Amino acid sequence: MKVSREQVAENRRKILDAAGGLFRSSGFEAVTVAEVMKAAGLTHGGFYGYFKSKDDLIAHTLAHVLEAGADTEADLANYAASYLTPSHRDDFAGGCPTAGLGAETIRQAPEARAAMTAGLRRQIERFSQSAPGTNAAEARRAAIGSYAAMVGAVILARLADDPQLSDEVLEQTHSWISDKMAKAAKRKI
Amino acid sequence: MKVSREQVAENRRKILDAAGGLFRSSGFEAVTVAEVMKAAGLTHGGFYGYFKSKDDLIAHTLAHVLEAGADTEADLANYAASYLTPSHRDDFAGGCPTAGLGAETIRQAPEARAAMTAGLRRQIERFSQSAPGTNAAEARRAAIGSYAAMVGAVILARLADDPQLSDEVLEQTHSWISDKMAKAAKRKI
DNA sequence: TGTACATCAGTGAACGCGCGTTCACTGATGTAC
DNA sequence: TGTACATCAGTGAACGCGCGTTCACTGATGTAC
Repeated sequence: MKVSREQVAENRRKILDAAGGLFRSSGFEAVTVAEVMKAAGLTHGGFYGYFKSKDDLIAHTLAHVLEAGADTEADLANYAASYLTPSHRDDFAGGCPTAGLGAETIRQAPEARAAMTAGLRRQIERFSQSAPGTNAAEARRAAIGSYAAMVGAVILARLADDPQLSDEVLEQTHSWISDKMAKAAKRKI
Repeated sequence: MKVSREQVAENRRKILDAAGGLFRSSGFEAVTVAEVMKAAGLTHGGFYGYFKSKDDLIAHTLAHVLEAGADTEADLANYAASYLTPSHRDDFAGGCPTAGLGAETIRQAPEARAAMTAGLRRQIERFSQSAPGTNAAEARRAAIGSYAAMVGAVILARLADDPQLSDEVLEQTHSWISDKMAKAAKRKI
């Protein structure tokens, strides 16, 4: 049955939200179109009224999820502190899409990679504002290095099947980054 | 037709080598059992004489590839210098299995994660030997932080569809790590 | 404002393809004598 | 050392399942008058 324009807009958002959580939890390939639609409260047949294909959904979902993360905590030190925690490590569905899906997106369609690249650029620019350093180039370097370490640490921590090693990776990466930032900040003063 | 014992051992090695390259190039799911066997010079039917299942192959391949990497360059600074290069970034088939497959392995069978965890532990211990720091705990922290940054940087660099941004991620992460290591080494003296 | 009808979002059955896995068969290996 | 036979690695056709995608149909929406 036909549905109102507002319902259509809401359904589209529901599909993207559902896909955002499911993809981060299980990866692009393991999630089926039918699962996404079911999680959005619809049946799978209607999917193609919203997206051209599953690949198209993937690209739109990444853009949707990355955009939602654009207006959260922007201070690098605070961001790192909450990023490198067991609770973020364990929050697949709601966690950082770059850590959760970045590696898999490398093999996705150009549109998906483009969405991720835009998100990466935004993060680097955001963090450059609050990163320590005596000049803009140094701050940008700290933003890039810290972000790479954060993303890598969460992936390694999720990979490790030993909880102790996993926690250690998060903690040590955090103090390693913090130590470096503190030194750079001191130098700045 | 039956084949000699030596041929069997060689075929097993060929299958693991082929799988190691293909999985790193395309990911576990995109590579088929038939493709792996063809790359090893065999037909797909014989696969189950070597491995219980595709999952079993994945776990053995990771162990195989990680073991092969265990006796390469062990000095942290040298390792980082060659790790954070465009040529390593572009070498999917022969590159670091942790950067290439780590994120995907999180969702694989426990045996696959166990192989990766063992590899991670080995890397941390290896790097701790040559990492700077006034004591063992500091060196281990530097080993963990640097490795996380390296893995994260290669993933981000592969993800970025803009070559300039991609190169920048590698270069800046390298100088950021190097700078930190140089300072820690100076402090040590 | 009310009514008639065209539009089109959503449904669920069905299609077709690809992939992991199985299996009957082949013929070289390697063992027993 | 040579021969006969049991073993078993490898082959390729076939199976079955799951998933992306299509399609004929339904019935609520929203427009034209």
